Amino acid sequence: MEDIGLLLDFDPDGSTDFACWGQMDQNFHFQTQLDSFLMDCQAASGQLSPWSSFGCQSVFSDTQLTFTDLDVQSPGLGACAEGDGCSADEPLEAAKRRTRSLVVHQPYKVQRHAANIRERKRMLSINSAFEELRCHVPTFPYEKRLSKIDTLRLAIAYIALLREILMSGSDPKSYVDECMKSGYKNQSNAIWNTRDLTARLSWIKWD
DNA sequence: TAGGCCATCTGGTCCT
DNA sequence: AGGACCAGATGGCCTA
Repeated sequence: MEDIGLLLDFDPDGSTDFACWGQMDQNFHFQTQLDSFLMDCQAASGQLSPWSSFGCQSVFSDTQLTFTDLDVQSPGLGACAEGDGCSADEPLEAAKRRTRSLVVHQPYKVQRHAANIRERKRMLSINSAFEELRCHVPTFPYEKRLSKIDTLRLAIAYIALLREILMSGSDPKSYVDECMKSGYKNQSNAIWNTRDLTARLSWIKWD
């Protein structure tokens, strides 16, 4: 291996981006080695997300990308997939054409990997928003973690109930108590109905 | 073991 | 052009 560059970007939210560049030695199993490197870093610092070296992207121009060997050796990058025509006795010219083809397609792969990283970050931000929302919907103390869809549905029902309380102008606790006694007051199509909510709200300490 | 939930990858579309 | 957003596909994990 020679002239390999690796750039790590440790974000405050615990996620990590990284970029790599340079000439790969034929015997350099980049995917495996970078994976183990990241695992070591994670074990050492606890900072890295468990993302694999799929996040590898070049910071140099396309012409400097020489990931051909990496593609062949790294299952994760899938350049030599089944039925792709790879064979040990492949004619030299065919192999050269294949190599050229791989190099031509590298910019797409690099962009695709960068897009994957952005997508993972986007999903992480969505998930953190879900976590925040979970903290604001009433749940039983013993209730297991709400799924995303249940969190959304419960939040919708919760907002509807809060609106009802506001519209009624009555004391929130007595309104909830009344809901508990009288049963289903708001029979909407919502999965989470008033009884679900009021039962949960009964756990809340009203000041 | 089937079903639910989730993370991830991917390609398409929209937006800046 | 590049990034954000979205939805479909896929595979892993967990639970009843």
